[in-house]
Amino acid sequence: MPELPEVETIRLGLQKKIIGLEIKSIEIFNPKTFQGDQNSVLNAKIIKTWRAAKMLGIDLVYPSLRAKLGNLKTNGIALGEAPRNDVTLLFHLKMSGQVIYQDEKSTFAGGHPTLDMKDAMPNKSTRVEFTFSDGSKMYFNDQRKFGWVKVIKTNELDQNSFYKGLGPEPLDKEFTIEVLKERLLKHKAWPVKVVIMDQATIAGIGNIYAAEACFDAKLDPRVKVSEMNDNDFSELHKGIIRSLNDGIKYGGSSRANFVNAEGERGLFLDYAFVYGRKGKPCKKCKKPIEKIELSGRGTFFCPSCQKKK
DNA sequence: TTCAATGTTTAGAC
DNA sequence: GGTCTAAACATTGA
Repeated sequence: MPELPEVETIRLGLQKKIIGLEIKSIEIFNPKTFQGDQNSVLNAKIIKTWRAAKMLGIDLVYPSLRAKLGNLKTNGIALGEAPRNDVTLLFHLKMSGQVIYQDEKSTFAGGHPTLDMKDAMPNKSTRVEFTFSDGSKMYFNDQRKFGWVKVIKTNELDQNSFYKGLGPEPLDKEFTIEVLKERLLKHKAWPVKVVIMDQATIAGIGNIYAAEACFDAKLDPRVKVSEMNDNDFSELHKGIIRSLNDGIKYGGSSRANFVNAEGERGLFLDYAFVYGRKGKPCKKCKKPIEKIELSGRGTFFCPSCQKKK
């Protein structure tokens, strides 16, 4: 499902719509999808959205608490000492999750691509429905029920087991060639495609972008880290950033839909060089793209452009 | 009918 | 501990 670019596409779309709204009610259609106390986010106001790896976060605060903090400040008590009770909604879309926002004017949908994304909600895949203070709604859909929504205390995010183990964000400035090399060398015996998909090594890369990054770096996905030279690390670094940025630029591979803004569909898969193109001619050399299994995942590559060692 | 699907976790084997 | 494989989660559609 959604990898980094798809989740970022969702975040960018939601960001414009939901900042400042309060959550008025939550309906849970599948109990396993929603973890934590739903009551602790009711009437809370959305102040921020963020993304870490493939995880989406929505930070909320209680307006009444904010007001109290203001009073405390005027009484001369340092803001930093005031008790905080902010909450965060954490989303992980796993393989088939979608987030859909609807108000009276438009629908915005991102995540796993399905034809019914822009139809009336809730539908049979809807697991959680949020209703906001202005009457607009947000749906968490998930066909395979692998995904989840969690309520946590914002300051306890560090204790989230998935968040805790994440490697560096590949689109951060700090993600240099040296950082990439150092992270990868922790697993010298792993195939390059497998190691860059490991969330503890680098955050946010999944099966599509791993394949695209290997193509960009002209590396056979089976090449082991120990076989890579400095030029390979450099090319791979470029390839990772290029493919992720292209994904965001084209609205993600999951066909984000702004229904009332014609033509704004996620198109990344149209631009993909190898993913999902078994037997089709390589866009660079015209030789057919091959598909193999690597570490249990379907793996596409061009046997001519991508070099073995 | 069988298989594979944009993810993560866990268990077991060597 | 490192590495690899398989299975589990659950559903749908080719």
